[in-house]
Amino acid sequence: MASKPKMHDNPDTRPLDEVRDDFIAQWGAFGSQWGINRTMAQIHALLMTVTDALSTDEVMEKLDISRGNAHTNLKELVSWGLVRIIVRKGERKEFFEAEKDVWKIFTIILRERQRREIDPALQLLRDSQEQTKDLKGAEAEAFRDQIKELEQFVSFARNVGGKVGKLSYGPAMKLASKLLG
Amino acid sequence: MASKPKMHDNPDTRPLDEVRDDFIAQWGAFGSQWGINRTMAQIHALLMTVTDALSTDEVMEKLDISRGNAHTNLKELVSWGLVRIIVRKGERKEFFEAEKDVWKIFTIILRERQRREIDPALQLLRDSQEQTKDLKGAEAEAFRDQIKELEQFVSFARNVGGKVGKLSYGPAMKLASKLLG
DNA sequence: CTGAATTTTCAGTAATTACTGAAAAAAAGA
DNA sequence: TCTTTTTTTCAGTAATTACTGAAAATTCAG
Repeated sequence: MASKPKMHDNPDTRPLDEVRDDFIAQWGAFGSQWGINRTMAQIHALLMTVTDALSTDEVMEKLDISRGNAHTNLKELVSWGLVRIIVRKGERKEFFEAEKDVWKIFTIILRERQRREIDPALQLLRDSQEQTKDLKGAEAEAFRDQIKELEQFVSFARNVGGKVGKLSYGPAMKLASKLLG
Repeated sequence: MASKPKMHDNPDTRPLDEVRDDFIAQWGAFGSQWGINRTMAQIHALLMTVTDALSTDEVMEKLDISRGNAHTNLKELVSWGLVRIIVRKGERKEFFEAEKDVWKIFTIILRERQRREIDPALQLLRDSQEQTKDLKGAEAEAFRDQIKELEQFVSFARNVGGKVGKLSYGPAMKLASKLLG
């Protein structure tokens, strides 16, 4: 009984599954800070760092979550376009595979957040301007001006994001290097 | 009894406070989608669209929230740098005023999210690489490669964001117009 | 068709996050 | 100092969001 049992010897490296589990757990925590469901972020982290496509049952088992939870979040990832459904010949059940190309992941998230969140926000800003356009007085004018500034900025940023989201990796890097250079 | 009582006549415009209240409510909803506390986003929306600085009691009253809630979220906004404390001579209590310049708001949020969220995520990616650096086998290599790709991209994006966050409005627009042109 | 495999839904519950209100602490004038 | 005003904290509770597990629906081979 000289020492506690060890699963590995090198002091700097740990077994892959341990590191992956930690990575998944923490990535999930970051996800929730960004308004993304924790489990969805965890499933994404799992599928991104695994070589082959996984079935719902495998995801349930690896993350120790229920079928309903696994199912809902897998389908949500598919609806974002971050995960594909794989059908294997001779197999009846579906397998799930994450998009692994980092630039593609980025542009997908950019486009989806624009569509789901920025566009409705822009609509709100435009409606708020419209509904106050005839109001007089300093308070009303200050309100309208501030909303207008917000709308102009968000709209502009949306355009920039739209262009960036359409670039492929090479041209995007070329552009960015101008900025950084 | 020919018609319901009306608070205003123009069919296209509504009283300022009504529009502002709707704006605040919906801006709060957008906030929570982005991982920002609803009340914090609402207070920010209120202070951004008002001409003068407000006291805690005024914020409580306008948003119909408790003192504790108002206090906590006002201080959180101050810690982000999005709201300043104003001391009026002869007045004992504090007043709160939002930064109104949209470009400044943007760069503050950019910097703070980088510091609070991106930097820790980068640390996780680096640690995960470090902890698997000596592992052999296809699974381990795939994991390490994917994490490395993620780390490189996030790190690069962090640099781009860092540069952008340091620009002032004019140069930033000049740069962006190149992109859009 | 029948029945087994698989996916989907969702009512009930658990976990998390946010808020209240009152009490304690701090600040500042008298 | 004491008193009043204002800020801060936080235990308890409310509201929200996420998850489970089982039942229903769907799919598909035979």
